[in-house]
Parts: sequence; C-alpha cells; structure tokens
Amino acid sequence: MTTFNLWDTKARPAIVHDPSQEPISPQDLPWQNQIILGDCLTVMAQLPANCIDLIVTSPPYADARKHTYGGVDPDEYVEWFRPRAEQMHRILKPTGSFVLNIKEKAVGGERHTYVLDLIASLKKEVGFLWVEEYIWHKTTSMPGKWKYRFRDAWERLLHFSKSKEFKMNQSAVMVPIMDWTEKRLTNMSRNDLSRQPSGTNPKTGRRISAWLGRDKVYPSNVLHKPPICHNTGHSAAFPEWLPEFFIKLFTDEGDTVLDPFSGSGTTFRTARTLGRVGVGIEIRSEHVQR
Amino acid sequence: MTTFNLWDTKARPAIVHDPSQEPISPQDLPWQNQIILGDCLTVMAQLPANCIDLIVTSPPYADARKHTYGGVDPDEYVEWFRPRAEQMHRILKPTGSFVLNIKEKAVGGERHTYVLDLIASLKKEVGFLWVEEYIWHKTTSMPGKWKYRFRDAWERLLHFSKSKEFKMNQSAVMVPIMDWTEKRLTNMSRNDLSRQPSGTNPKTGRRISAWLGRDKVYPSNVLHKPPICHNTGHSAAFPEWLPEFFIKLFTDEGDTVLDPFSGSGTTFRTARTLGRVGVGIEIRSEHVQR
DNA sequence: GTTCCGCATGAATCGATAG
DNA sequence: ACTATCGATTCATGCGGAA
Repeated sequence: MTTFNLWDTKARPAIVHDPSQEPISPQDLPWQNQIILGDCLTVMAQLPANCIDLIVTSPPYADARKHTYGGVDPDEYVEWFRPRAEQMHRILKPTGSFVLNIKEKAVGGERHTYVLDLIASLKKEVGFLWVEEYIWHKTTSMPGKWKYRFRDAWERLLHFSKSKEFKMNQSAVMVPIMDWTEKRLTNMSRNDLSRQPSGTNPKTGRRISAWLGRDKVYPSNVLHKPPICHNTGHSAAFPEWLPEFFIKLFTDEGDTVLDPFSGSGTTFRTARTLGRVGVGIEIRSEHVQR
Repeated sequence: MTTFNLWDTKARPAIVHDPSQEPISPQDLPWQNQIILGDCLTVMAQLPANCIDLIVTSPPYADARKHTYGGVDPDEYVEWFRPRAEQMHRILKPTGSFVLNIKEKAVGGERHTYVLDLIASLKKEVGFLWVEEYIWHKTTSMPGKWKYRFRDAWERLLHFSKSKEFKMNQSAVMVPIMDWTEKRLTNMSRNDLSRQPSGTNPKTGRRISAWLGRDKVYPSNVLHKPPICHNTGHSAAFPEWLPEFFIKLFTDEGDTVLDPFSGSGTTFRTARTLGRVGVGIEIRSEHVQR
C-alpha cells in the first residue's frame, strides 16, 4: 500500500495503472487505497464484481468541462453515462449504495431533462433502485442575477442502491441538536431572540435545556451546508462534509469507497481518514500525478 | 363580481357553474373572481384560450391506495394529469407561468418516478418549457423514523412557461436582510434570513416594517419556509407565502391567477388580496359551498 | 396582558396482519 | 401470492387554558 500524507494535496498517490499501456489482470492491479489514472469505464471493467461498498461521486456535468471528456453533450449524457453505471452496478456489493451528485444545465432558457432521463435509465436499464433524493442546499453559492432565474442554491444528491436491504448506519450521522445551522431558528427567531437577543430569556433557556437533554438528532434529507472545500485549488471539488456524511451513513470501518470521477480526491482522502479503503479513478493525470 | 370577506373562510363565493348541469358558453360564464365547482378538466375546457397569466397549484399527490379519497394511483398519475395540463397550456397567456407544487411518494422502498415522468410529459407531450425547479425546504416535516430513509423535508416547486419570454418581476420578491441575525449567526446564509413571518401576526407585521429600508437581496431558488397555513381547519392547504411569492414574481396587478385544484382557496384569496383577478376551480363542493 | 405548559396533529413510511 | 388495511413510530408547531 502506498503511504502518503492524506491531507497534503501536493503528495498524491502514485499512478498504479495507465490504461494506454498494456492491460493487466485484476489480481495484478493493486487498486485498493489508490487513485488510478484512466477512464473510469475501462478501469472499473478491471475490478472484480461485488467489491465496493459505496460509490460517492460527482461526475462531470454535461458540457461543463469540455477539455476532459470531450464535453459531453446534454443530449448524449445518458448514453455516455450508462456503460459506466453498468460497471458501477456490477462492482457494487448487494448491500452497497451509490450516491450521485449531479445538477441540470440550463439550455436555451430551459432546464434540460438529462438528469431526469439519467434517473430513469439507471433504474430501468441499469437496474439500480432509486431510493432517495437528498437536497444539498448550498448556503453560500455564487452570487449572480439572471433575467429569468434566481441564484441556483441547491444540487441533487441521488441515492441508488442495488437491493432494498442496503447498509445504513443512521446513528453515525446524527447531528448535535444545538447546531443552529442545521436546526434553524424557525420559531425562536420570531418569538424569542428578537425580543431579548441577550439570551437570558427564560423561554430560550428552557428550550436550550430541553435540547441539552437530547444531544443528537437525525438529519432530514435536506443537507444544509456551505459549498466550501478544503483544497481550493480545484474548481469542482467536493466539500469534505459531503463524502463524509455518506461514508459514515452507508459504510462501516474497513469498507471500500469508490469515486470513479475522483478529481482532486476529496472522497478518497475522506474515506482514508475515516478508516475506509479508498479507491479513486481519475482521467486527468494532473490530478493523479504526485 | 361577487363580493365577500376574503379572509373569512366561512364566507365562500357562490357556485357559479355546476358541470353536471347543462353546459354554458364561455361568454356566459362569469369566471373571473370566482371559485367554480367542478372537475378542472371540464371547467378549464370552457375558458377561453390565452386568458390566464399565472397558474399556481398543488394538485392531489399520487396515492398508492386506489380509489380512496379519490386518490390517483402513481402509475396512472401522468395519464390523469396530462389532459388537464393541456387545458392549462391552452388557457395560459404566452407570457404566463405555471407553478406546480408536487412531491414524490415512497413505494416499495423506492422513490416513485411519477413526478419525473410528469415533468417529461409536460415538456414533451404538452409543450411546456421547464424553466426552473425551486425547492421548498420545509422547516418542519412529518415525524417518523425508518430503516432506510430520513424524514422528507422538501417538495418540488416546478416552474413551467409557455414561451421563453415570460413575465418575471424579480424585484417584487426581494427579501430584507436582518443584520441582527447575521451578527449572531455567522454561518447562516442570506437565503435563510429570507424567512418572513406569515404576516398574520400583527406583532411580526410590525417587525417586518421595522426591517424596511434596510438592504434587500434577491432570493435563491431554495425557499426555506414552514408548511403552516392560515386556516388550520383544512388539510393540505397552501401556506400563504407560497402563492404570494409566485404571484408577486410572475404577475402584475390586475393580472389573472388560476388555481385548478383550489382546495380551501388560499391561492384565490391571496390573489385577490394582492389586487389580482382570482380564479379557483374545486371539485369538492364542501370547499366551494358557502 | 403575558408567559408557560400541555396536547392534538400533520400531503408519512414500513412491516404485520387479514382477506 | 398479492393486495388492502392497521398500528407503531416520531416531533415541531400552534393553540388554548391556566398561572
């Protein structure tokens, strides 16, 4: 196993296989705890079946990064994605989950339907179960003003599974109930804080003490977090909390987490930090090279 | 025009037409500022083309239980909705908008795809443009704990239009910044601060006026509001802020607002209060009768 | 006139049970 | 086997009654 400083973005794991070179057999590919250089379609095809517990990924959005995958046209996105999804389905364990972070693109003033078509394809053609749609509410997204739409402040986090009985550790993602960014001030802001912002209000005190009795609460399917990420050098990087949330939720320690569109490797590093086996695949060598 | 106390839920406008009776011609139907008894399919068929500026509605969600409470089976939902959507498209002005509040249902451990299928149908078969998807993040959702999912805390607010050039008054829905919360809760975004008290409470109304004069910002496409409504007697009623937001955003004073699934008439009353012409259609006579 | 406290109730989901 | 119905679970909120 290659060792390296997980949080030093300069020190990346070595390239273990370049698909442009001679193919190697799966048993020869030391794919665990590695970020592998190559198109995830061909790399995943070399992995054994039922070896991955969780896939968390944010694929290139349609037409978003033209210089990498040749700029996938929105109308061709589903066809482009499907063979990769078939590999994901094959290598995922029956108890595994697949979390897909994706967003529509506005084309000609309209929201394109390729994401909806993708959900239908993953369900009907690939065989995934569409379990849930989490909403990532980006609290500090980029400002902007357009004539026919407001600031886009959310993205889809689509949860698919291979079977109805998948692994889910809900207690692992319970949040402190005093986290006011999670539990907003719906009522308190109106009734309590605005009257006596000092916090000595007996009603506020009562509420806080009631909260202290139950220190943690289950989240909902709306994840309310800022889009900040640890390494700011790359554009489309995950914020760390995102893979962390789903890794804790859908895997145990020692399980294997894959990001087929690894990018700057946030999912990979988060998995390693959390004691999971990390696997990354990235086609752009500048993200993989040491 | 029938006159009545808009906020007295007991005093409803008279039934102007019972579709079970002899049909009447459109010019004989005094449909403006009325809540009309009947199936919106047949009632809308009697309205002239291009007469509505905005449709804001929350149709009955799909119900897995067949034929109870008139529930529509999820597998039949798109077929049930499409002829009604065709009428909506016909009577909507070219500059008009159609806002659809709807939510999925979990069936057999999966999210049912009827809403996604509906979007595709509205776009490809009916001819609507799918402009935007607003997220209604409900601050309070139904309780419950399940093995494979968290509580569902959001609903879709789908914005369709008839043409690319639709009416949109963004400045009409700007929200004030409350700097006292910004100081206290640095993590909260501006969008979270957009929560406005319902306005029915005179105390909070005064507080809104205190905010006036401060800086205002445009909202995002995530609306973070509680699901409560003014008249608690009826179930499944819109909260008032919802039609208010879209009526201000997509119409001017004097424009015509339709809710084909009027229910307790929240959209209708809000439209009248805001100086718009209101039109409601409701199939359950107990909601329409005086 | 206020504040405090109790309690009914929601666009729900799942698994068990009954027909 | 398959479908329809029922009960347990869960908790923020608003309202009314009482202090």
